[in-house]
Amino acid sequence: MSVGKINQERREEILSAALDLAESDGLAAVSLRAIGARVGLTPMALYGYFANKDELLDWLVGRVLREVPPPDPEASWRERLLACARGARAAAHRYPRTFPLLLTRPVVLPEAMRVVDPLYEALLDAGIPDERVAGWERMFSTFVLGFAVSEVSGRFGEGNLGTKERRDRLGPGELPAHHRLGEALDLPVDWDAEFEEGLARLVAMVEEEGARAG
Amino acid sequence: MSVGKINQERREEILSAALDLAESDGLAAVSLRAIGARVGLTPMALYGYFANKDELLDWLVGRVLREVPPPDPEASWRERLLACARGARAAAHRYPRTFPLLLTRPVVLPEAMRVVDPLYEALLDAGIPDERVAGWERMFSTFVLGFAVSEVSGRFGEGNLGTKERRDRLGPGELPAHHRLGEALDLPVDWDAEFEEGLARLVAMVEEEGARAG
DNA sequence: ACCTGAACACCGTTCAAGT
DNA sequence: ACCTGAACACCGTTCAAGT
Repeated sequence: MSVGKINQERREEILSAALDLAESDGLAAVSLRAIGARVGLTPMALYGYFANKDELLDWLVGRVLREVPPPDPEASWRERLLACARGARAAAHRYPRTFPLLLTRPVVLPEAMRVVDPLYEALLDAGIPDERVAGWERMFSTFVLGFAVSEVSGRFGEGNLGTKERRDRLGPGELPAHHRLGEALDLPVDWDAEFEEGLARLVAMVEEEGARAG
Repeated sequence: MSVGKINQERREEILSAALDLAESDGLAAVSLRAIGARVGLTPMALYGYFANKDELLDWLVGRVLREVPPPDPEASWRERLLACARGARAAAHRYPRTFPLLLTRPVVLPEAMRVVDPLYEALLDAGIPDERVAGWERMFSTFVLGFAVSEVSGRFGEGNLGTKERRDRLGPGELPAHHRLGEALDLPVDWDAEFEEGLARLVAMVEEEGARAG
């Protein structure tokens, strides 16, 4: 309680320690005891800064979101949209083990709104009607977060085990398309290009709807 | 070890208990002790069926994926694509608390390949060239999973706390677009329509590339 | 305002043992 | 092949107490 008087610097220090810990040892290693040890406090002292571990993780999401820089307001809506998307993906690359928290945890933080606001602004400037802006933002951020999380958490399955061996354990009768495609599935993936391609398609759709409406 | 001889029925029973538990009490409540209690086993007995808790969760993902029905092979590629997407979202609605596991955990399971194979098939039938199929599948499943997870885990923030109150804690100076949009942000969301719209756009893009290439 | 120490009810996992 | 019981090194959280 009495939120206003709490030592903000110490809170930042705690969150940085949690972030370091998550990145070096994984999210599972983020315990109040381990964080406390890093900043020289007992685990119970942390309850002076956060109501509980869940709230600490919400603050951690905010900590990551703060590193997504706002776009240059002088730039075109198109450039601003691209900058937001690339900034978010860059944060995912910087904090690959922490970033998946963004998709799992509901975002009710001021930091989230500060990241979303320039998106709204850009969509409005593109000519999207008021009542369609929120929906476009959801589509946009779902793509960016979904892609970034999938990429950094290895959901697409590069390297866990050769795709080939896994494929061969189920015969062509069970996975006809996999076998028809053969080596085409083992081509190296250019994540940057794939992200940019999806992004360009989204921006083109925004432009089209904006032009049609405006 | 000696994987072949293990009692498969019992394993299914264990996974169903884990799924029930996750849905009734949340993912955090899924412990080996709690699962064991539900099926009348000590937690240690579970190690006869799964190498560890992590592997159990992988099997749980497989359990959920098995409920995404394969599309009717007689249908058009377009209808098959739609059916896969809707089937996956339906599973998310059926298991809202378990489903987020799909995005976090790398999918290296035979069940995942069985779900993906019809997608490859449909993309090939749409005329997508071999080397582009995997990329399109990633785009498609990122949209479907990203949307479904965001929707069921409440990432879009309906109900956690009125959007209005949160907005007003930061002034119009900090969130200009939020304030410009005003009540347009508080409109009720039609998730079905929004999902279908995004889906239709994706399918249209597939069709266009397929026609251009074929 | 900030921090500690002891305690409680949990975890996953290992090991030795039983049938 | 399948299961148990005791033990180990952890958790988050509450409470009473200290400065």
